[in-house]
Amino acid sequence: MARVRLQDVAEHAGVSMKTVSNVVHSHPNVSESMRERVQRAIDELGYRPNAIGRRLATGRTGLLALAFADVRLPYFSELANEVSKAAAATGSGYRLLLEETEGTIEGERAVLSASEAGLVDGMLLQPSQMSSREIAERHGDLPMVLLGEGPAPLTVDRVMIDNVAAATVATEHLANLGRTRIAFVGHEKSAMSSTSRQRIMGYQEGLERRGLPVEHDLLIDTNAITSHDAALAVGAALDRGVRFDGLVCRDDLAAIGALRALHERNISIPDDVAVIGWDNIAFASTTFPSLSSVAPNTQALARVALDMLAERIEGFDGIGRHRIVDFELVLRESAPAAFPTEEPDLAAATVSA
Amino acid sequence: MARVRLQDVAEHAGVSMKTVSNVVHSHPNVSESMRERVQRAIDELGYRPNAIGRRLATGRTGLLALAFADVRLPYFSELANEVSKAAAATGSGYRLLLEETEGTIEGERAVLSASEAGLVDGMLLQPSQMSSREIAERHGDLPMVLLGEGPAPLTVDRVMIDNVAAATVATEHLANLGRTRIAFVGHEKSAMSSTSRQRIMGYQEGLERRGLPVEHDLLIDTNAITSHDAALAVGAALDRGVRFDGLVCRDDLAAIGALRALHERNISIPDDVAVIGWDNIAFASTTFPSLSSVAPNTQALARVALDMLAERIEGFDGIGRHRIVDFELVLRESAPAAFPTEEPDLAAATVSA
DNA sequence: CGACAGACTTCTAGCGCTGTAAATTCTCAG
DNA sequence: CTGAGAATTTACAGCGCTAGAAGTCTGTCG
Repeated sequence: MARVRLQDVAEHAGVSMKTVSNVVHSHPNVSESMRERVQRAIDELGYRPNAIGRRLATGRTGLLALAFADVRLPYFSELANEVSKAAAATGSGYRLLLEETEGTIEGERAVLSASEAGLVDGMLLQPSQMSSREIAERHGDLPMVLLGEGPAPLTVDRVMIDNVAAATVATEHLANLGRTRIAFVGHEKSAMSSTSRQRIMGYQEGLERRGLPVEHDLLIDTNAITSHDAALAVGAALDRGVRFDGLVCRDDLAAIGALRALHERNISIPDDVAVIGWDNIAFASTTFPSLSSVAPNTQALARVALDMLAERIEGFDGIGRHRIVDFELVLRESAPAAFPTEEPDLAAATVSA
Repeated sequence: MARVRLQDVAEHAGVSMKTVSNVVHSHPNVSESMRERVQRAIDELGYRPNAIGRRLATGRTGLLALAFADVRLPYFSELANEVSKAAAATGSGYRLLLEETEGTIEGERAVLSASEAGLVDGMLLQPSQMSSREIAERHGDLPMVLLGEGPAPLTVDRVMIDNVAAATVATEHLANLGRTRIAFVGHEKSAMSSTSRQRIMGYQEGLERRGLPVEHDLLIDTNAITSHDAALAVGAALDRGVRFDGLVCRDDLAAIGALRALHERNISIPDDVAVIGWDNIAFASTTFPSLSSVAPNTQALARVALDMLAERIEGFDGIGRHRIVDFELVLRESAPAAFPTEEPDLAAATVSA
């Protein structure tokens, strides 16, 4: 069964290709009778337009690349889902090509140069290793929007949440719960990402505002961004005598690992140690105890990013715009509300765009 | 900065387009001096071949679609990662277009017809709602391989693990641990998937082999495939007096939800209730207690599926081949080894292809 | 009755690249 | 120095589709 082409339909209907094309695109200036006749031919032959041919003629593929470190990280898979929903909602007909960089600089380079091949109309990239300069140089004229708090040249658009503010809010919430020795867990042992850096800055800011101790011992790093490594790291810290009563985690993975390490040692959560995660992944509500977590507004993030990307694709060529979307501290069992009345405000803490 | 085209390079080097094309593709029959001259022109102009033009000329896009219900389900995101690694390993240069069907029939139809647009060379689909007949009718001549134990027409290739056997192994393992009231949790309340159906069949088979009670009360269904819904369902079952000492879960999500429900009620795991999940997702090792789980060999699954798909793309046109890949029961704290000596065998229980 | 809008259709170039076939150049024996 | 055959290179026709120019056919009005 060979593919049906536009020309086949045209011949079948006894009209020109352009007329068929006009019908396919619901162009004006096509008489009703003609439209019907062509449509019948389309249906009879089961014609489906070939995307490649169209792309070559129009210069658009209808594909957007979404590139990040690893789909297996729940934050990214949830983000991918959100972006794909947002793309569908705009009705622009864009589809997503997911690319993984593995969080390495080679991976990020590969993704950038592959996308230059003209397969995609634009790209959403969450970088972590590349320098701003390299991003600026490499992306060429591919419409692009950066996601997250990684490196971002001033010439390129980006969307993120205010990580420093969010970490401060999380840390102060633990202080509100009366915690005085608050640790941070989950930053990379080597090659710390800017994500970790900003969250640690916010954590320190929170401690300082409340006059709490800032100690190197209270920074628990991990080999990799997995709950498994976090469990090992927190366990090792506890075993070597590090004591804390509050834990700000770089992400929910680290938090889940921490829960495991605490459980193993019969440390009660939140009574002995209160824990706050980050990303508010789906599992956060079913861990035991359930996880309080910083919840970036990924829906807004996806929408804003797509809007900016659409403008770039339309030809907008101004300086890079840097947008901040809001976040929320979702309170659950691992670090519950501190004061019934005051809490609602904190829970909805937002930093607006 | 307008794109550099093949023709620009040809003019710059003073040769024909075809010669440039030959150099780009490292074709034989290009003299060394010519190769150098052209390469210099390519470098000077910074030429990058345009994928779309090539696709139109060759009929291949280098893109494969991987379609399943939802990236947010860890099994699928881990599968996507595995497939993308396997694709990279073959060196075929294929990239993945991820598509979500949302587990609905409309979603599956949309994915099938969208992929007909010629954007992808082939498709890996994990169907759950469509009938075999509809799959057979709709996929047209798009090379396709089905994943998983859903519907599959005899005319189309598919890869899966033996779900019935695996569920039997899991159930019998609980019996080996001395459990006598073993429940099953996690199948959909309405529109039960063939995945759930087969796992329940295997569960029943296991019970019958050991002469254990098969009761409708011991089938705990959920509204949706999320750990949250599973926690509610298991909690509700416990609260209405259903008693069990072993739990076979449709997937790790259900298992994680079950852990939560049991914890909330101070039921000890595995002493009071032993739990076995399914899929062996990354979190299985850091839940508390860690989860025993049926681990499909997704690496083999990805490899076999890609191999078959590659053959189809090459033009193979035989009858559908149905392949079985192996699985393993990974034992952790939630349902540990029963007999130190006997267990290794069971742990590596496999049903080979 | 003829000229002329206005409405609709057809024509005709490409988009960037590749495969085939034809043309050219090169090699080397005779 | 010539011609056959091999080795390279070029010409050219699309792949399937779109968009703008150009053509055709109404119906209307002077």
